[in-house]
Amino acid sequence: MADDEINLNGDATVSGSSSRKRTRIQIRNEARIVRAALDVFSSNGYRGSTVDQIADTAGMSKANVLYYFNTKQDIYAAVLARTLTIWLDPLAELDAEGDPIEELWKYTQEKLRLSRKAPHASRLFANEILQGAPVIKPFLENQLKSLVTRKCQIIQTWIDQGKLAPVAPLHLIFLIWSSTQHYADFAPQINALNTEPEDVLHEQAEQTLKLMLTRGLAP
Amino acid sequence: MADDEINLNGDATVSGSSSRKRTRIQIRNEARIVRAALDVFSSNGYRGSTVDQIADTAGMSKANVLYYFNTKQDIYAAVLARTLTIWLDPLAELDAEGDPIEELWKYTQEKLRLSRKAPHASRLFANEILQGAPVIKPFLENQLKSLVTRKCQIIQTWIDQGKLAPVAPLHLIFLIWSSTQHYADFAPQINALNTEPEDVLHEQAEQTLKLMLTRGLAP
DNA sequence: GTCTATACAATGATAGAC
DNA sequence: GTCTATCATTGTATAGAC
Repeated sequence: MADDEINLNGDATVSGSSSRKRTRIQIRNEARIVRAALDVFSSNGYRGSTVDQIADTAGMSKANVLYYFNTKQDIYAAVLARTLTIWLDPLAELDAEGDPIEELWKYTQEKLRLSRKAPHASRLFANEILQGAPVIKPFLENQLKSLVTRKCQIIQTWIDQGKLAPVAPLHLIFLIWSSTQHYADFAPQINALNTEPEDVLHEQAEQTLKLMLTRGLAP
Repeated sequence: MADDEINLNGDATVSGSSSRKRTRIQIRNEARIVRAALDVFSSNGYRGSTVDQIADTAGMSKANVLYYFNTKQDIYAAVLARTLTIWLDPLAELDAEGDPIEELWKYTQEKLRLSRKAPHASRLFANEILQGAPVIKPFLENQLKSLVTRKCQIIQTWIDQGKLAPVAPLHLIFLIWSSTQHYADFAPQINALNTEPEDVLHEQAEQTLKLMLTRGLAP
């Protein structure tokens, strides 16, 4: 397990304790498999994906893929673990010392940027959670819950200081998550309804979210 | 095909033209299968679901299920078609003559209510769209697009009349869809993070959305 | 480390008795 | 209309040659 990988069990294990030294070729091929698996799992979900598809996408044989990861489950867990980092990082940046509305808008903007830059990651989680979050439930209940609780306290403090409209902090976070991830998760629907060019679409999205957020949150 | 069912091809076909007369028992069993299929497909997606699971849930044998619907695809299409109606109706209610913010809030409230009352339907679509909307793409590009375009014009008129903040109408609709459906689609995540009782949770959701919408949209 | 071949289970769909 | 039995296919995983 790589050092920057998230522990899906929620336990406090020593990072890298069980992994032997890996050769360059191993590192390269595992990375290729994980990249391919992100592609496949994010569009088809866990059960809808086959090891064959992943192997094809990675340009390897099925048997070879299963040499690096013993089971399909293992591949899936690896992809989730490595992608969770991207998803978690921006919220951690929310700074209690900064200007409240500015901080929240910066966070929203970053999530919007991620939805555009890493839509696969977004869809991977959407799929996982839609199926009941069987693999990442421990992560949600431990690491994510702990982080979100801390950030909710910051937001609540801002509200108590009269710097922010009296929203429910947790639901404000849900609103930011949903409205930004929507652009990745529901892309086919958005493309069916939108007539503007790509860049205009995203400009309008950003402008509308900014307007709604800044006005809605003003004390 | 039932009369209140949505045509997934987007063509203008004569309703019921190809269906023979159905006996009571047929109607009852088809309904049972569709209800069971909604359960199964919405939690596992199309490929993740098996005809066996559907048969079990419906309390029938697999062979008997496949007597009523020849293929798994047919079951899926039937469930989607019957559920789309629920999803479409509320937007159609948006009234150009009413008070803009009140109308938009009523619509949001109705969507929130649906997310709570019919979370399966929400997840069924989320799954379908995540996989690229293979079945309902024609519907999105025709019926839905036509409806959304009309409603966007109403919203734009409101803005032009100075009754509403200058948002991009399409993106306002996306915001309403995403923030309300989130409570159905991401339920496992919400349950992992929320500590309040069910009814408090939904009260807070409604209160926060109302505050953000009404303040955000005020001209 | 990588490939071919294959075992074994799950699943969609059909045939035919009742 | 409903059931049991069965087939064909696909998909996960392993064995063993190279």
